[in-house]
Amino acid sequence: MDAIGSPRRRQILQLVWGAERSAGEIASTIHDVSWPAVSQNLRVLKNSGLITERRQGTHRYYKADRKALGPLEAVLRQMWTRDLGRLRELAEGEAKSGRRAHD
Amino acid sequence: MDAIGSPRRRQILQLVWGAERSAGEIASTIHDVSWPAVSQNLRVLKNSGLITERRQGTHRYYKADRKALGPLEAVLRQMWTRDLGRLRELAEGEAKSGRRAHD
DNA sequence: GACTTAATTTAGCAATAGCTTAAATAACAA
DNA sequence: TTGTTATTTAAGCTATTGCTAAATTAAGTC
Repeated sequence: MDAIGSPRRRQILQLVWGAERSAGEIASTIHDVSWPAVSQNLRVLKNSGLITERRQGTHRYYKADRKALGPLEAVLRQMWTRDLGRLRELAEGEAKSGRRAHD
Repeated sequence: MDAIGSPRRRQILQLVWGAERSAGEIASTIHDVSWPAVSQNLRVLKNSGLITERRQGTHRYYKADRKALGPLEAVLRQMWTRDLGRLRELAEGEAKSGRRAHD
């Protein structure tokens, strides 16, 4: 449950939601955090059973285990679209009031 | 969202789920924590909009705002029944192996 | 006013979470 | 074997969390 409590982990879950992704892909998508930080969060997610790991060569591929997520799926989807909404509002406000946030 | 991340706050949510309860009722139901601790958790829940507060005289009554909880409701219900399950297992194990936990 | 009861706020503390950098492992290629 | 790439583990640091005890507010009673 604290697995989904962290914004970072929700972000990661979103990345491995639709498709399987390697640790490296995930880490290089995120930018504001180091590789090991991503790796650690992946471990938490894996240990709590919310994502699965598949090893192939030197790569490790992760993806969300939607079955295990159960009713959490609905919560996550809601949060993600809410985040999108916030981004949109932010962008609109910015356009209207001549730049402000986001620097 | 971290509102529901804390076991203590999930416990409180459960208490104010069906009926409105005063801060005092809640605090005296909980036992393993002080009054102020309960009060602080109530504040977190209130600030994140998951419970409502109604003042009447010196009392403050709280109850879960199920509308605001949205899809979280399903998650909470699942966790609560899972907790019950754990308690049951614990009790059975205890009965079988001649006392162990719970002291 | 002084007193009681209900509840919160404040200040401070210990435990934990999430991060960083540096070191280690693991699989493969030359 | 040595080297390279992909990723994790380890050690340590800071910010936050959840708590406690003590002080404070707020509403009502005598």
